[in-house]
Amino acid sequence: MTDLDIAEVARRTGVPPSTLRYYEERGLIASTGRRGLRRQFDPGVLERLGLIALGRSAGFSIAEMTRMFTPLGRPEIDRRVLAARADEIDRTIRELTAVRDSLRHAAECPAPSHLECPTFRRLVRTAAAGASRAAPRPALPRRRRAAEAG
Amino acid sequence: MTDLDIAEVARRTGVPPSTLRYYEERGLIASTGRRGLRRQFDPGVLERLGLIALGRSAGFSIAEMTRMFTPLGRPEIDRRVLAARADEIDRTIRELTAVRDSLRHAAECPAPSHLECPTFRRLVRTAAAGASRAAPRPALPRRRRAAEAG
DNA sequence: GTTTCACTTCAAGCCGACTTGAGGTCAACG
DNA sequence: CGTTGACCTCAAGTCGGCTTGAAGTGAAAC
Repeated sequence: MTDLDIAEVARRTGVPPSTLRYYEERGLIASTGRRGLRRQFDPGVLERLGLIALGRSAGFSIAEMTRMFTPLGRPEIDRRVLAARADEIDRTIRELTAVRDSLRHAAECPAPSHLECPTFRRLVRTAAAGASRAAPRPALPRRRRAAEAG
Repeated sequence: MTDLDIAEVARRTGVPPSTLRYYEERGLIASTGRRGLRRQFDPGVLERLGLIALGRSAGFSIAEMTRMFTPLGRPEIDRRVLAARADEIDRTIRELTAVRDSLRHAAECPAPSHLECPTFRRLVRTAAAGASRAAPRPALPRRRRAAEAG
């Protein structure tokens, strides 16, 4: 048997065992069995975890990915869903570009206080409008501590 | 007095009263007083809330913004902090661009299953590497229900 | 055969940014 | 002067994605 121990999977992917157990519990990955207590995984889980990482980066929730992945491990994903998410990411990129530009402007603007700068005031008003018009969401992810990967 | 009632501020900004109270509690905004029970705000709070919206979009936490804003309402923000955040957003944009391209590819790739497509496999491996190398963070914000703004 | 110790389960905790609910108050309207 | 109802406070709840802690187990090393 070429199966991998959970510790080995963790080591090779950088995904902590607790997360692997959590993913299994949520139905995102499946273990092939146990050696004693320890979960064993098919090596294909490595690629699957890569896919999951990609999905997470794309903003899919665990629940969504569970739905997208068929039970048998072959993700037969609706291509329209992917295209729609790509479009959504495009929109986010545009928003972030605007925010970045605001920040750069604020960083470089010579006005003594930012609020005295007409350009910045306009940018702020735009942000406010966007915030109330669309959704009160943080356009950027929470920043976390980096995980030291193996 | 030209002060605005909390309800008026909520109406004009789309920020719910509960959030305004929360912001005040966290020291992000200050009310000028009360009319009876009701908080009154200087009209300047509108611009400040715009600034807060911009900051949130830029990924600053409430705590960070509280630190950035001086007590007197004039955000005297360290320009290096802004520039650094702009750079960080730039990095996020590049990540998201890669993810978006992966999704588009997956949406258009004719391979019967995505994992049979070499290009996609490569992209997935990249995502996995990125995920373990940097931080296991969702590169995209949680999507929430939109707030119907006034 | 005993110890070791990484794994196991299960429930609970954490984080951030708010929201919600219960119970209270007070300006204004009639 | 009484009712109304939007505000108030404070504590607790929500959401997602995990992590953590206590208590248990079993394969492997000695």
